[in-house]
Amino acid sequence: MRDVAQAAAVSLKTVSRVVNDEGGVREETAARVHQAIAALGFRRNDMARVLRQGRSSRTLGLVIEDVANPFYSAISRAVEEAARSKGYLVIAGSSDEDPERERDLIRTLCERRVEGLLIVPAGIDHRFLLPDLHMGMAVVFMDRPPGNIEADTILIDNVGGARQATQHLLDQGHRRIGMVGDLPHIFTAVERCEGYAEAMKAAGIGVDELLVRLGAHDVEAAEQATSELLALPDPPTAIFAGNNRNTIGALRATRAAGTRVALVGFDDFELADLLSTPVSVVTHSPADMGRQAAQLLCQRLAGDKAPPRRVRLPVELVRRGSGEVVPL
Amino acid sequence: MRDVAQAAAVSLKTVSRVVNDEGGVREETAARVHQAIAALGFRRNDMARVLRQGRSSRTLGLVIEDVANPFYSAISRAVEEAARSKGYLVIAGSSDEDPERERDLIRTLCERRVEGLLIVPAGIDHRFLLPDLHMGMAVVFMDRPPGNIEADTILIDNVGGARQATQHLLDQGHRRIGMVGDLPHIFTAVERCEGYAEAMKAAGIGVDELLVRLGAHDVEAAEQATSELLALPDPPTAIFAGNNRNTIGALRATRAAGTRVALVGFDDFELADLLSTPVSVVTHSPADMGRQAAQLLCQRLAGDKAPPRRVRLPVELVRRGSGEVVPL
DNA sequence: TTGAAAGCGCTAACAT
DNA sequence: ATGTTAGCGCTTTCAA
Repeated sequence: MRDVAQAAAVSLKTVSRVVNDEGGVREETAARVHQAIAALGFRRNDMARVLRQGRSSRTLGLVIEDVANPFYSAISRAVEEAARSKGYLVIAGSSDEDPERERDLIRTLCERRVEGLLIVPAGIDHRFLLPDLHMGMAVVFMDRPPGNIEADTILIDNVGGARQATQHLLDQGHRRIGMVGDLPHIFTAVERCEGYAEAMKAAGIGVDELLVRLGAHDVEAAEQATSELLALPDPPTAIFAGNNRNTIGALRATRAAGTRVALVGFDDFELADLLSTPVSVVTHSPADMGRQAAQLLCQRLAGDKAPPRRVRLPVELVRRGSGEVVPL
Repeated sequence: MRDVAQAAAVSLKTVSRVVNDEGGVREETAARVHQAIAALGFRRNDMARVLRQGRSSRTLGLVIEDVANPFYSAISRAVEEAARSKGYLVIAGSSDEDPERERDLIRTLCERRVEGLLIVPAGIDHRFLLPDLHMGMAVVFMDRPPGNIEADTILIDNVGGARQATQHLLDQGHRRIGMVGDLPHIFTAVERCEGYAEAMKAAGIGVDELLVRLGAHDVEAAEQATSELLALPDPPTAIFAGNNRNTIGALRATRAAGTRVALVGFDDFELADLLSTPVSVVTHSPADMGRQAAQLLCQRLAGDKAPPRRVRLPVELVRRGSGEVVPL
């Protein structure tokens, strides 16, 4: 910028005025400045700008588990969109379900002075965020609540969805219903397991621990877990799968086993309706979650000081066929 | 930081030393400083740090079309991973195939002083990047080459893959082979169309323009285009779909029409092997593309001044069933 | 309409 | 082992 000023034979401040369209500059002068800018290939340094202005970086930080999972990429997209409409950029990072990596990422993002954070938490204790919160950092949690702190959180109705899915299978006459779920320290896995258990108990059946397989975090693990369920002496006639990875693993296992098993999954996924037996699922909108979280964050950044909100987004059971298979 | 210095009764520089683990500080003093840091909830300001050090921001910019598309989310993930291993963060944005938005994004990223850019270009003229390139900005293009400038580019073998797919359909005895492709100004759509045309001509059949439908950018458009092909008086007996969106659209249309049509798609996709007729595809690795692009970018940032490289990644035809359907 | 000077939060270079 | 000074590139404030 100094170089531009020199080249245009004006002061620093005049260049600044031109660059930022502040007005109060003669057209003739402005033209000279623009020429110098073009000649030197000048680009305003936003870092310096932000530093001086004291306002933060017009950047949001996004911490998710893994962008390559369609659930999170849908959230990402919605967050980016909402952020862009308010003039924010998004720095995103994947925690891979590792609390240490999550903390690292968050620290780095705070040091970069993002104005706000959108987090799908992996860890169970977020007190390390307290100082940042007090310093005015805005944080909204998505999909899972934070640990040991109060903060805005957007969740979905996990218990209700799981209960509905299980009840639906019960309604078809199934009594032995297995469940394949994610790692047992993950909030959604626990809640969905609760919903499943509630429905089973309400039906007077109760939970047979042999039929519940938590700990399947990827498709392969879910396939393995499902295969084991199907290989039991008295195998389940129906399976409730706790998320999109679990459902696809269960699908692969039932296909491989060649057995006739009913299946309802949590989370919708592309092509669910095109499979040879279309898959019944509990749907919800990850895009809505991302959008609402981003909007809430922006409200906070705009000065909303109301107490932390906890939102539960609705889910819906979609019958496509796989959940309507009746027991033999 | 000044506050911390005051609270710990030391100088600014001593705090800086402690914060950055520079050593040369008595343990006792360091302890006092750490205490003050904790008490005040101090976080080093990376903006100021970067500004002072002159080195850029340890941040890379990523411009893709849409994170919600699995092809791009796979790239994103690989880029993030590679970047992280080298100590970089990634700011990502979706251009939505809009050149103006692409340019906006790139300008903003440059103003933020990202050290390098990874771009899946939407526009056809990238001369606007020349000043930044001269100022030392490193840029690697992915999936499509830049327009009117020389820069590192990682591509895949579009022509070869399309030729192989088409040849495979010809080998099954098909003569009327339709093609559904993306917008005709997109590089990969053009190259894949070329590969298709080459194979058709080499077989002595040539291209029947009625059977070629470009312009399908999303699943709905591809479904519509395929439906129209199937409704022709003399419909194709086989279809080559130009990308993952096109393939899924084609799949939906053939399913809806209930006709028996062979199908080979470009890009692999999850569940392709689980459909009632498993889908034959031309596979390649978007993750490899992202990884290699990020690695090349890091090499450039480390000072590699060799002339711009153009890499072509291999593709492979995977036979799963849908491509092996023979004409009636 | 234009410019000069001070300072955002930090670190490099040089004291002490 | 610790402190002082200057300055990164910009904007704010005040003056001309």
